[in-house]
Amino acid sequence: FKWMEPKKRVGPIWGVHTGDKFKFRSQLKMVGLHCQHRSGIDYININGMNLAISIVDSHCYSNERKSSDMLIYSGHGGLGDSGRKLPPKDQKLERGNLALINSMEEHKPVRVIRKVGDVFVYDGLYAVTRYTQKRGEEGKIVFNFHLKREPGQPPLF
Amino acid sequence: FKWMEPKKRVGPIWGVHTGDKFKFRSQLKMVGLHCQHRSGIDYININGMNLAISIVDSHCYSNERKSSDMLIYSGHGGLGDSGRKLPPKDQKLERGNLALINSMEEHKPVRVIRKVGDVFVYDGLYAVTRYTQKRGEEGKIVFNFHLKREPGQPPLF
DNA sequence: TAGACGTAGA
DNA sequence: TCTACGTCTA
Repeated sequence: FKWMEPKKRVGPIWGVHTGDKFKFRSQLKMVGLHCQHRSGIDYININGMNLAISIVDSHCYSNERKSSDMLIYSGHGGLGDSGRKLPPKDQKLERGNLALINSMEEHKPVRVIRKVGDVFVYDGLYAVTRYTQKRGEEGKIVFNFHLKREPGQPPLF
Repeated sequence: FKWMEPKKRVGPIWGVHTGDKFKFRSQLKMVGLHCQHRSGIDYININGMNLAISIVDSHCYSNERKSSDMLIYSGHGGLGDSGRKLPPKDQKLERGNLALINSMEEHKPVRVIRKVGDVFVYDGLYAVTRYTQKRGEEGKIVFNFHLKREPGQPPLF
């Protein structure tokens, strides 16, 4: 009951194409698209620096879809678990949030998986262009990462 | 990615023996031992009455092990989720708790799975002999179900 | 829609 | 140990 773990890597995954659909997060991990069991931001450590490699957009935070190739993704932290019944907290510049900033500064692509209905769809490679910090509805700090879909990939719509 | 669902049933499961070990809750479901993803009490509806069919004892509540064939199992409810950070509440006589009482009154056996270390061990069939209601450490109502292992089953120790 | 004795990674 | 954009059943 233990399979070969795919090696985490930056960029495209061999054999996975934009538009490919997955029913469970565990399948994303199996093929190496996104190796976090529940967390929305996956990253690897390269030479002591954490680089984001993939994000899952399940619309659990208040992410916005500006246009077909722009995505605003909220950082993690601050929600609590399982239906956000815990008091909200400030998000912090740590772990996945920090890794996304590093990916931006190093100009490294991030794989994007979006939850559409009840399936996860691979949306291709994006670049983190900038991030903003503001206060959410409850007055807590929320980071918004702006991602732009890299050109030359098959459109999803 | 969808397998044949085993039919829920009362009593022993064909091919599963006391002492059989399982690593994940999902495996308990696959073989039909315990079909709840996370909940500790599984039950079926027979003629409008819910009957408990299996419990998983993960020692997350304060269950006591009186002797090798006696088990005290706390009812469900009242803890909150994921590390009990929510305020405790009274347990209620509903769902699984009610089903355990019905199993007692109908003299139906309940399968017991215990978490030992990091594996789940099938412990065999038990009878619910009685239940008590008291107030736990936080002053909230907790049900304790007393279960007695049915004789004639291979000892685990 | 909410509850539930889970899981794996950091 | 704690977190975490899950997943299932009722």
